[in-house]
Amino acid sequence: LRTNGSLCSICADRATGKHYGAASCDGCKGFFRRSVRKNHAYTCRFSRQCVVDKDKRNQCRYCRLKKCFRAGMRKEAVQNERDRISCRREGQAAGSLSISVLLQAEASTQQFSSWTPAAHSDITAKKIALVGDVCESMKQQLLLLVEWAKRIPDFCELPVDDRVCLVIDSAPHLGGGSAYSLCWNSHDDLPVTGNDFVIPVSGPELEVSKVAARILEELVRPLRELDITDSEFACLKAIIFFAPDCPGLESPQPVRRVRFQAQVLLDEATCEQRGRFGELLLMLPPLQSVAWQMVEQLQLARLLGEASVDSLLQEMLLGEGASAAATASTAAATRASDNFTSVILPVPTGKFGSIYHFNMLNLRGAFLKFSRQADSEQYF
Amino acid sequence: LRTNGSLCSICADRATGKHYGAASCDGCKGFFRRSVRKNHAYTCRFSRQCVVDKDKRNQCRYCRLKKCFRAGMRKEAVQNERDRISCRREGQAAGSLSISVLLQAEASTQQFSSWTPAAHSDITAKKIALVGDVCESMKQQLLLLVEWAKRIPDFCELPVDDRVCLVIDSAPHLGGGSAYSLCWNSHDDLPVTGNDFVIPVSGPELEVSKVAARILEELVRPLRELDITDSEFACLKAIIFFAPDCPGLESPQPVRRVRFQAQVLLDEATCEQRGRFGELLLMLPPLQSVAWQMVEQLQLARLLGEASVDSLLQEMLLGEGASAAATASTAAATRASDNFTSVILPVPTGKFGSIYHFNMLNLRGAFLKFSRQADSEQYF
DNA sequence: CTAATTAGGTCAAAGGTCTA
DNA sequence: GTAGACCTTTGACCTAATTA
Repeated sequence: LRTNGSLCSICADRATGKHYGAASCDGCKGFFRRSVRKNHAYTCRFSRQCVVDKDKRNQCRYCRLKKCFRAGMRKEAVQNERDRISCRREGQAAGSLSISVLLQAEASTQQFSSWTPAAHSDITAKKIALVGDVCESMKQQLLLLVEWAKRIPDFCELPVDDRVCLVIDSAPHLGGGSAYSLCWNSHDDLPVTGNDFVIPVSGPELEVSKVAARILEELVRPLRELDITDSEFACLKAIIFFAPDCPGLESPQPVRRVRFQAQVLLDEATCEQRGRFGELLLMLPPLQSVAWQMVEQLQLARLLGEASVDSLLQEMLLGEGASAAATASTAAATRASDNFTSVILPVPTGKFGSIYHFNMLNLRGAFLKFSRQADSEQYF
Repeated sequence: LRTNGSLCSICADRATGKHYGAASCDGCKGFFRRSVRKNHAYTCRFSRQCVVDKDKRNQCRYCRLKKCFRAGMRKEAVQNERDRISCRREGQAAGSLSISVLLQAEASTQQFSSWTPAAHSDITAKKIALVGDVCESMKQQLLLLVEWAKRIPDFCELPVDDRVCLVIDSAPHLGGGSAYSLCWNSHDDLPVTGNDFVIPVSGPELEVSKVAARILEELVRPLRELDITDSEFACLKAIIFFAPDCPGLESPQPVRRVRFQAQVLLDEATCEQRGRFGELLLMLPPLQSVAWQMVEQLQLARLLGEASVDSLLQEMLLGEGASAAATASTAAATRASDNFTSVILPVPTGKFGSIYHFNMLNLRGAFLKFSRQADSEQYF
């Protein structure tokens, strides 16, 4: 009667209006208020994936509260005193970085991707990835990463050299299909690259399979168990990307500030679920580790001549000078990215030394050189 | 009080209100709920005409339940089981790990250390560390690490092989003077090893100095800026140590639980200071990175013959077989640790392969082998 | 000014706990 | 394992403050 037919977005019972930011029933409304007021820390007796519906909503308070937050309820909307029913307006956060900026950046680069979640269903149709395919995926992801970064105002305000540094440094973690995107795309039991190959745990290439096993065990599984949300993922990506310790950074301080912002946003996005924020941040060390192993394996594969690492990627990831085939293959890379609003230009040939940078990212030199070309600034 | 003089319509005891559709006492209320929930089918031993009153209500369940229904109780009014309310259970489920346990573990291993903060004042008196000195420091720290771990009950409850795994895996991060202990001991502008050497930023050994610079820039400085407390440091150490992704772990789940505990303790230790918890956890990736570089440099130094890496440490950190000098040097190591309640026994000689484990920790093999000696279990 | 919303509050009757 | 005295949580229903 009082509700125009809408359902509670938490338990699908009849909603009595919007409460604390989400259409909900009186039960969930009261539950949320009590939980926030008493600062309750529930624990799930199962695996934090309980079904929350009208019948079962009282069976797990942890999962019910989690769903309240995910449905959009904000704890700030719960007022403490009776006469504080004022200020009902929407308050905007202080910093320029916000969840919505990050979500939009994610969304608008998703459209460039040829791969869509809907096409995800048929695993058997996918080809098995060899080292070369992984490299190809990494290259594609790297182009997307630039697009993504450009949609974040704080990124655009950085010095151009630092922008380049950040993209390059985070390539193995984010742009590389290696870790981040693999987590995102993968099935429970099979890593899938951005270009729709699967990496089998027991495949023809032993070393690749080893990485696949680590991805599943150390990254995909914990993230599935946490059941990470889009917002959380977006924040995590920003935290990884804005790395103040990134080598070669001119002014790390602005980067540190942005990461701080992102980190606080993640904390808020986890909605007070006990321990969740920490568990999400603790994904970073294994992510870093797996990303490095990935790069290691590519290097190894290159040495053994098992794979034809694309020259552009080789230049970028391994810090080697472009080979004779560079011109042709980078031209292809440029073609392949015609539908991007910007491309990463072919890197000028040249040796960048063979010093083994510990972050395993000698690509910096290549990109820094690239970025100093006057006409390239428009791309960043 | 709450019952306005009405009687239980089943047994005529004092009613505590309407329950399931009938005015009833707590006894009949509970009896009805249990009966319906468990779907009990009682039988009457007499002629199904038993008297049900306050005194005799427990003499025939069949007749009591029948009277409940006749009084108007409806089984539809009995709901599904709900979540647990109890908070007493959380007291023990919260685990034995606490701030005080961690602080005590820290304190009681500090006493073994020859180095004391008070002796810290005169930097100029300290010797400049060469690679060999760094190794010596790492060895000492590793012994301390075992002592530290043994004072944490959760550690002692783990399978012996997993205990060994954890010590070895975290050696470069914690036991190794490389990162953690260096941060702790160091001045603002000069890293100091556990054995009281300084690592100069511009010293005779270029590679060592590079690491020193990273330690200062990426670890010491941020930690100074945060002005980390003892409690926070203790938690951070535990978080690093209890690494569920540690390779070779038999049962990662208990380790993950302990790390969760430690992580939540750190959150509490930061006392609600906005962003502080996150900033502290974000120290882990650079810590990991620096630790790896440290191990890398040791390996490099060994290859170049610049340093005489102690055989025990070599065995443990680089995964190489003990050299000819092993017996002598491990004997020295044992002597040096006479005042520990346990020592790490000399590792039996043997090759452990030269496969480059990505975590840069081939030591696992060495320690696992060690741990399988029956008489060695007492040391863990 | 009134209606629509959505804060806050109440308390009967669900639930669970725990000793005997 | 059950019984039942005792405590907590739920949610339907209420009032009140703000806003269109």
